[in-house]
This record gives sequence, C-alpha cells and structure tokens, in this order.
Amino acid sequence: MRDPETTLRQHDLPVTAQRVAVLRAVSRHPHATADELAEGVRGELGTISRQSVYNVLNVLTDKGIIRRIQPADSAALYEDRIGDNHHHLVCRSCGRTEDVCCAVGEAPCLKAHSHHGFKIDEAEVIYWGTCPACQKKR
Amino acid sequence: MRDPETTLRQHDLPVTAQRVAVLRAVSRHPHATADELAEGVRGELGTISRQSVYNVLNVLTDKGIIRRIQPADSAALYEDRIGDNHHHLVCRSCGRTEDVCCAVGEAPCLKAHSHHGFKIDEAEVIYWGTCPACQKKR
DNA sequence: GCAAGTTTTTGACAAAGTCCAAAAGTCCGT
DNA sequence: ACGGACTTTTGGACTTTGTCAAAAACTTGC
Repeated sequence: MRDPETTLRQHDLPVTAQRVAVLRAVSRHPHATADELAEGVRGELGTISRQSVYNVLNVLTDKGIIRRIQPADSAALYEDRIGDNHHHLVCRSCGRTEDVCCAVGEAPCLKAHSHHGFKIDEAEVIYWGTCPACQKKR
Repeated sequence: MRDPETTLRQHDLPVTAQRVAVLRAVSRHPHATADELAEGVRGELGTISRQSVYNVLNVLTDKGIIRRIQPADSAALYEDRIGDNHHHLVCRSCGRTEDVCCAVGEAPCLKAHSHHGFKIDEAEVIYWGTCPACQKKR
C-alpha cells in the first residue's frame, strides 16, 4: 500500500492526523482489533478517542481501502491486503489468525452464482483449526 | 431430526422442558438468533429466562446437536441441519440467510490442509450478496 | 420417594459498537 | 494567508449480545 496521505486523497477523504495514523497502524499490525489499533495509534499520536477509531475504520472499510473480517467469538479484525482474494485461518483456542491463499486454483468458492436470486459479491472463507502452539499445550 | 426427547437422551442430557422447547424452536425457525428462539419458546412454554436459552444453545452446540453460525454484523444464528457440509448465503442489507449446498463438487474448500502448521477441522464459507427483495428496493 | 447432581432462574456484569451534540479541524476560493 | 462552509473528532450515554455466580428448582437412578 502506498503512503497513507496519497491513499486518502485518492478516495476524496480529507487528510487528518487520525486517519493517517490509523492507516499506518493497520499496516503495521495486520489482523488487529479496533482496540489494538487504538493502542497503536496512541503510540504515534498521543491520544485518539475510541469513537474516532471506529469512525475511521468504518470510512476506510466503506471505501474499500481496508478490509474488515469478523470471525466468530472475536472482535472485528482489520487488514491492509485487499483485492487478492485471500482467506483466513483462525485458531479455535487462541484466536490467532493467518492469511491463506485461496486453496484450489482460482477462487472456486465464488461459483455459487445467483442462488436463490441473490446477487453474490463475495465469498468469505474461514478455516477453523488449532494452531501449532495450542496443539502442544494439550 | 428425530424427536427432541430421544435426541437429548442419546447424548446423555437430562430432558427438561426448556431443552425440548428450544430444540423444537430451532427446528421450526432455522437461522434464528437466540432472542428470536427465546420468543418462540415463550409461545410454547410461557416463559424461559434469557440465560437458559443461552445455556441450552451452548450445550446443544457443544454436543454437536445443533450448529451455530456467526455472520458478521449479526448475532449468532442456530440451525438444525448438521453434518451435511452446507454453507450460507447472507444478504448484506437485510441479513436474510439461506442455505447453500457446497457449490463445486465435494467440499473443495476443505483442501487447505495443514497450512502454517494448523490442524484444520472445518472450513466455513459465507457468500455475501443482496437478496431479491433488497435488489428491488434500490 | 429420596438423595445427589444438574438445570434454571435472577440479577449483575463485560465487551464491542453506535448515537448524539458540541468542539475542532480541513479544504477551497479569494 | 484568511475566512467560511463543511467534515471530523470528541466524550458520554446507551444498546446489544453474551457471560458469571449463587440460590432455588428440577431430573434421574436407586
């Protein structure tokens, strides 16, 4: 992703310190929650309100600049990488999240076209399992 | 699904009025939230506490009697159909949820074996789109 | 029936987000 | 630069979804 300010201008968004800092935080910490990102931003800006973090994340998500994923039993996570159709692998016991390239050929999962008259725009895949560290623990 | 009492006994669960009623409610209303199910149960039993609904749903989910799905921006939904590897289609604007049989051949999506050392036990697929009713509205 | 062990209930609590109105900032034309 | 119009940010209250804990009420097996 190019630098935050340019990205914001390309999407007709006024450039504010908060938005720049949130974008950088998302870049630095992929798969972070809103609260974790808020912490990251505070390290850079000093302070930011919880509401602003949500505002910014919502705007950026709406514009397609970042992507929100919401695994079960966890707060929403945000990430930088967009448009490359990758999926996620989540550990059931610790919540650790990893990226996974689409497993078979090119996006076979998207083929459920027009079922029930729905217009489908995305297929989201989440693989559930146990990460190496948690396998050892038991 | 066979009758609720038999199902409970098969899993060594004491048969209580609440459990039977919740099971029936899940059967009657696939893809309902905990609150909607509570309403359904009240129509049958008169009253049930919110906590009991959660207790029962958790026990049933743990035993694999029902399945919980948790689409983004929605409370958890519960359903009867288990073990047939079907997925879900969710309307972004109204939240309507439909079942979808696995789109291509037999569960191609499950093939992301052992990525990152994870032991994968389930691949969950959610198709996002717009349902027919919401397409008309705009 | 009775004892032993589970469930259910009630009420308080926690996490993640949203709503609202006031204060502060950004951008654009001059 | 500067001012005004418009957008963001803030802070606080509120909502939703769900969990925790202790007491009261059930189920079950003998």
